[in-house]
Amino acid sequence: MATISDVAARAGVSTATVSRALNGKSTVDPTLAARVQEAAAELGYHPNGLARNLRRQETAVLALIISDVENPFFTAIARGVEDLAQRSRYSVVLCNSDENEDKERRYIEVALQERVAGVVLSPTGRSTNVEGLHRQGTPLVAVDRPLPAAAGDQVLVDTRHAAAEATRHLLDGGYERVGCLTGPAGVRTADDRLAGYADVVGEENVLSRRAEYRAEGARLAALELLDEPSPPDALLVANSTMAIGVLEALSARGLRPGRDVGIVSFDDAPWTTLIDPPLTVVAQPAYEVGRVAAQLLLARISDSSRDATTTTLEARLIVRKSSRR
Amino acid sequence: MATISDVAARAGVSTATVSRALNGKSTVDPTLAARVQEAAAELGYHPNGLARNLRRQETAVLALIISDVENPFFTAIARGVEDLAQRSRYSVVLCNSDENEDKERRYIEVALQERVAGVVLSPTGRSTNVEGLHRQGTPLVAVDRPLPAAAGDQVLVDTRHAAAEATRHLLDGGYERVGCLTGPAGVRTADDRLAGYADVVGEENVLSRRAEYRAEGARLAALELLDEPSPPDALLVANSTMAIGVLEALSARGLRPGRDVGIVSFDDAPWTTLIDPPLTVVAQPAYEVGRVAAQLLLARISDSSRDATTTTLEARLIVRKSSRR
DNA sequence: AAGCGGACGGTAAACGACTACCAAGAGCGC
DNA sequence: GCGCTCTTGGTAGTCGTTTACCGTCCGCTT
Repeated sequence: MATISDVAARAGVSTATVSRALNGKSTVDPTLAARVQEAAAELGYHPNGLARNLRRQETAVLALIISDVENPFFTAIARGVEDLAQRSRYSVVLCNSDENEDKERRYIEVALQERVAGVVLSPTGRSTNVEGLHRQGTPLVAVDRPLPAAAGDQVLVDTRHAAAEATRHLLDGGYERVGCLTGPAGVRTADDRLAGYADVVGEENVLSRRAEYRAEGARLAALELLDEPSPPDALLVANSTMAIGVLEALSARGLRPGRDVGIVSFDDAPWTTLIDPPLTVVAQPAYEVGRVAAQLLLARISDSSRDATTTTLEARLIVRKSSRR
Repeated sequence: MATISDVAARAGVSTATVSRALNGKSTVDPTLAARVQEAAAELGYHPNGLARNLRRQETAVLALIISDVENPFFTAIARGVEDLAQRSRYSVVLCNSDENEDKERRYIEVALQERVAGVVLSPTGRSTNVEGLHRQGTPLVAVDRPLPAAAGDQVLVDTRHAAAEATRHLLDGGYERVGCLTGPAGVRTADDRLAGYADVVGEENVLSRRAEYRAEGARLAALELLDEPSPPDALLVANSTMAIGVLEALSARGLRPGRDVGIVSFDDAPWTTLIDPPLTVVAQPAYEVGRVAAQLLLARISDSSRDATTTTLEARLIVRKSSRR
């Protein structure tokens, strides 16, 4: 593995000159610089990023820690972050915490140790500890879910409001007993969606179940609700992965979305228009969330004294047929 | 940002002792070790991974470079790689090359510079250059698509065979003019699926279109095929993202999957059972691909002299209703 | 011709951790 | 009391870069 000294030896110059030539710094005689370039190419020299970063005390890598790689919402965020970061020549590494606090902690630890330039994080919930990042002064932006103590910027979606709007839409459509299927307690988005729903139906009429943000848990929870003595005739579902489980449950009970049970789900997954009837959804601006988060992060990297901000983006109700009889 | 010397000063020992105490190496007096631990905790000390890796000449990070984060096939691979890597205490960073050779090259460069312990790569195609990795001796495993010159292990899916089987299935089901929608030329999986299809219908009967592995391109390509003078009455579609576009196209032309146009698609996405009729698919063992790739990579990291192997996994045809009249 | 300034490139000191080597002290047998 | 071994912990060198600092050389001005 060629080092800078190998290149220096081959080009007959000092390591300092090689470094300067390769980084286009300072003034190096053009012919010399060419000789260095050539020597580097011949040896297949790649500067050791570890050593470089150690010396420079900075890296051009951003870490993006998301809670589920298989959820389209988060992958859309990832694209947003990446598209923007690329423009400023930052690389993005994606870490999948899998809604698991241990993994999340481990990845934060890795980010810390590898001294990444900044972190975009969708906190898994309850006990996310960003103390370490804060201490090291690593810029941090939280997405989707707020951080307990505002340790940095946040980019959120006004999901409570959207949940309320969706619930009202179902009620307006003539459904009378609207239920809600949401994520685990302590996960802010799950709580908010439930709260928005409760805002509209009223505390005394709440009919809800919680499950992991996964299809299988949602299927079981939906079956429970449907088998109640007085089952709901409409459901608000907290994300598209859960919606899959819910639709399976409906099908198992021979119920048709829309006509028998009104359905509105969060997240406009690509398949929602393919099913019959097409799914009414609350579309979250995921890509935009990612873009804004990256923007804020880059801004904070170049000026760490900025005040922490919270950006709240609006979600949009897209009415299709699963919410009409 | 606390360094090892800060900890040493605080604990009243040398940096050597701190290092030993914190890494559980050698023999350090228990009381001393405790004092060191305490000092480290008080200062919120995190070892500088850059310096550590530089010295140790190794990192515990694997890079996984995939061609599309939004494709469930690749995210399933990611989970497979991650689950296995975690067990050996490796972290996985995901890089999204986005089917873009520039981005791919850039991420390989980053992997090289950051001296990751190994790379799992799904090559975007034609001109993927792994020369650098090879030169540095960075272990590499290719997944999904083979690498021109076998520069490392490979984990592939027998996709040509599966395409043939799917085509035969359509023919057996009474469809007479089967078409094929596949990915870009030069992308091995795209070519293989087309070849498997051609194996069965015969070169003279090939009716195919190519598009990016995306919904929109597939939609347009499908419309083209459907608007031909003698259109196909069945389609083999090369992945689930494209299937979305194809289904949209059918719907636009008022055609019903199965009855009017038989459909078999690659990849068993979670939504394929929700649509009406449920989609017949070729299920690829994506998670398994990831697991095996990680296994091979770890094996090669600990013993670089192993011979390069190629593992080919079988895909499985899951017959549902979109391939029956 | 002496003096001066600028351009260029080398020397060596960081960056922060790990570790080979060595020194000091304790415990022990003779 | 001497020398041996064994434990313990410090000193200093190393990983591969970048960069502050300095010396040299060249050409120009006066």
